[in-house]
Amino acid sequence: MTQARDPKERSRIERYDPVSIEPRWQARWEELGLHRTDLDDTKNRYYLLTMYPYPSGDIHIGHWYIKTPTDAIARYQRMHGKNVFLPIGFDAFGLPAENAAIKQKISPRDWTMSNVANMRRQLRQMGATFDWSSEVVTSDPDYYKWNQWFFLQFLKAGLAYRANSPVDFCPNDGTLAREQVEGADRRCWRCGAKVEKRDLDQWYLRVTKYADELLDFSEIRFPDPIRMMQTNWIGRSEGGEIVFESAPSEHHPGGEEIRVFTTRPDTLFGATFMVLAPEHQLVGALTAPERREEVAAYVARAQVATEIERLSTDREKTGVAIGADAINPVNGERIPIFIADYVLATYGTGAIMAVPAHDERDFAFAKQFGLAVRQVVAPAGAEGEALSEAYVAHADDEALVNSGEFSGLPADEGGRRIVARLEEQGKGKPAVTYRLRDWLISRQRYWGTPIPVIHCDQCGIVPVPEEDLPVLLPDTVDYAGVGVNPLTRDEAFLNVKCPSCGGPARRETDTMDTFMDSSWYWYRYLSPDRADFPIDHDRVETWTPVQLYTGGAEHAVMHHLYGRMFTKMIRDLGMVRQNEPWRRVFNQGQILGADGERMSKSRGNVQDPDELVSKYGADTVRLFLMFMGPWDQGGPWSPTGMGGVYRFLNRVWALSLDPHYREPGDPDAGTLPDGQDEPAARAALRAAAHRTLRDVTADYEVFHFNTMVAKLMELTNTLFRYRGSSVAGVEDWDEAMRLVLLMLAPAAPHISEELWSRRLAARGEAWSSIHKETWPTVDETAAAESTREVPVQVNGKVRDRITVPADADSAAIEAAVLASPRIQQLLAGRAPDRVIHAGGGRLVNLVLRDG
RNA sequence: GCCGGAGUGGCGGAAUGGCAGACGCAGCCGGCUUAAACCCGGCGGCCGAAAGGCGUGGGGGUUCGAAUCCCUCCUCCGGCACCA
Repeated sequence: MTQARDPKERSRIERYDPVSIEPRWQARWEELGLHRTDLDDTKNRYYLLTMYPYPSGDIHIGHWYIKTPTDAIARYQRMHGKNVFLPIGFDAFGLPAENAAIKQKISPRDWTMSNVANMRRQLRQMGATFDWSSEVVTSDPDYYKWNQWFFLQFLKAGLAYRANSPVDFCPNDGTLAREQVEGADRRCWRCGAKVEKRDLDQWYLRVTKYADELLDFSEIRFPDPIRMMQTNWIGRSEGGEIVFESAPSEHHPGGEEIRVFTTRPDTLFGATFMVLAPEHQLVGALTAPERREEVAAYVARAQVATEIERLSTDREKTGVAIGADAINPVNGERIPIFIADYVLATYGTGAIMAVPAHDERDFAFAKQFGLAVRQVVAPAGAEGEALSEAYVAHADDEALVNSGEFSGLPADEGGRRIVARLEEQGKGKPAVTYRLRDWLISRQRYWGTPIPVIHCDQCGIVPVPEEDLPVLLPDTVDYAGVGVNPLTRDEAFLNVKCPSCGGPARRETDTMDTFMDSSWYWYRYLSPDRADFPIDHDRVETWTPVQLYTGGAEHAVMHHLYGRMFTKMIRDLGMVRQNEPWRRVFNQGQILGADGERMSKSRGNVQDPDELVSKYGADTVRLFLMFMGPWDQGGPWSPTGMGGVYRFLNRVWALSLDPHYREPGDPDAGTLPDGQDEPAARAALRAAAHRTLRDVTADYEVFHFNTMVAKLMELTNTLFRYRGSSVAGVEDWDEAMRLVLLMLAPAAPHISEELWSRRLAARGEAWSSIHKETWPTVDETAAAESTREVPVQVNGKVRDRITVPADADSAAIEAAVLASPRIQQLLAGRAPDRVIHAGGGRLVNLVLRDG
């Protein structure tokens, strides 16, 4: 039998050398077309999408953290007979290319494409099963042509429009969509610069049309936090729109309608003044002559203030009276009108009825300006007391007070009745307001999709005819520096004949928000070469909605919302039938630098995966990323523990290639652990393997990769205890090893392929890839235990453990418990007052009253 | 301030009403080695000599039984920023 070996024999098995194994298998898989998906085979299709990277230059560990578990899912599903499509591409337009071009004096295209080339190489190192034949690069005219085409369809359908309005403007990046302005101090999401306001003519997509529909998540499975964030972002508020009229005065005839939106129509009797946004259209018409100067000064100041700083939300309220009154439609009362910058022009109607008794902001303003506070909602018994702060709470017993004929009604009902009354009189109606804005897509940048319109002095704005698409982005342009769009000075690009009148005209120089590109790329993946249409209708019908979309949570209210909007828009154009682009979105956590900060080159905390791969191999890096914690959690990068995963793979290697090995001098060589006999040892091996298979399968299903790896380690540790024993290498051992390799295959595809091929060779069987194997099924009989340990509690504290046959019923367990000497001692002759059998005999709790 | 998530050994984490700390890292002990590394085996929450007691951010509650459910407070992370 096996015996201690000479130390020299340690090297008798080949060392695990991932660096030589991995590229070999990667080449082989590619050669065999193992990852090429037949898109016309529509059986068992599984569209697995992972966010395409921005070609910043290098793949970093964060990309691996998203993509390698995604690949494990792809491989796992293939082993279940699924026809998995896992495409990849590059989000290749955007500002960094332009900045690099200015700095390094190379063209954004060259910079981008050389990065793409490097990242393709790095992505291949992962050993991921990307189908490169469907690759999409958004800066290719073949791709962005279709952005332009979609834009023209939206224009025709009235879903795209041009408007002059104050827009958020970054000195570096130009126009930003509302979502791209971050934080209280309003900084650019990309460069962090302070965002200003500018009045500009810009292109919008009418996505507010979908506000209500976007709140319906029934056809898409998002993580809860993302759903909440989108819901908040859309910001639906229900209430009423109420029409006040301006009161007649010596300088003004009155009768001008001023509409306000309120979520609290029940407080209408408490309106003691009105506030307009400084930008409100009626400010000019309503302001009394003697107030004009002060009002104009405030309006000017407010403009500057919004441009410069609105840091604090609890700063002092400012505003000025405009010397006019409004008439409260419910009681005919005259209330003074103010302008103040705490009322936003962009929300609701840009005007509010101010109810200081029931709104904190109005209360602060009233205090500041000595205005009346009239309470109109009060909990029972609390009427008439002076308020030291706004009463905004909701009590069950509250009712309207000081509200004319509505007094005494519960607040909710009172509010509804007030709106109903006003509606009869044509002075109000129920209304809904959203925080969501239309999507502003114009960018004053070069490296993006040119917006396909032409400005003609005679004909105005003329869409580029579809047959003239794409409007090509000129490759040779002259950069003046940051903040200047070189297209505005490119005469060859600018000058064009008007498609309508043939006269001289100029091209639009704005390009599209790159979120346009990323809002439909998964449709293009299905037919990247199709020249006559953006998407292949039949394939889109059969392959989408995407089954699972993996990527970062940082896109919760941008990409994830735009993608949904875009699908709804093209659905309304009849191009797709589904309501949502993806069935399920999974957001993995973010890997931070070792310092806990976001990884970035400027902070110098970026982890380069190439370095790790050359040291440990891709399999170890993949497995480590899955093992370090729950996938949706992320966390600061720390390579501590990488060695443990590498050790684990080495142990799998050793077990697989040399089951009989024993340490020199090991006195246990050839013997079985725990005094087991051989049949018991064989059964234990099979049981361990099949229980692990059961658990690992469940973990793969729900993406619990960290525990999946832990359980494989456990099984490996068990096998190691039998290594060199009399059951090493027997049939049951061999079956366990087979299962280990199959379970490992999705996560660590190279080593499992290598060991699989050696295993086949050793058995004299012809080679075939482990990745074409079928996922094994659990043998429940083998997995079943013959005996079971039952913890015994007394009053909830574990006092003993007893071993019973696996099929023991409660009565048998109870008898065994009461027979235990330890328990008898604790009971001291008493009978338990209650015996709890928990979880189908998993645990017994004896309850004794009064100690 | 509002919305959401989280808080468990020295560290990453496991357990989602039933044995707290699986698995791994770091550490300690032993084996192998001339030696070290590698490798192999073992120990490992805290207090205590032991019996035992205490222990999942703090406090309270529900339950035979709570890391897990409820209330409340604290801390950290993400999102929003006067949204009427």
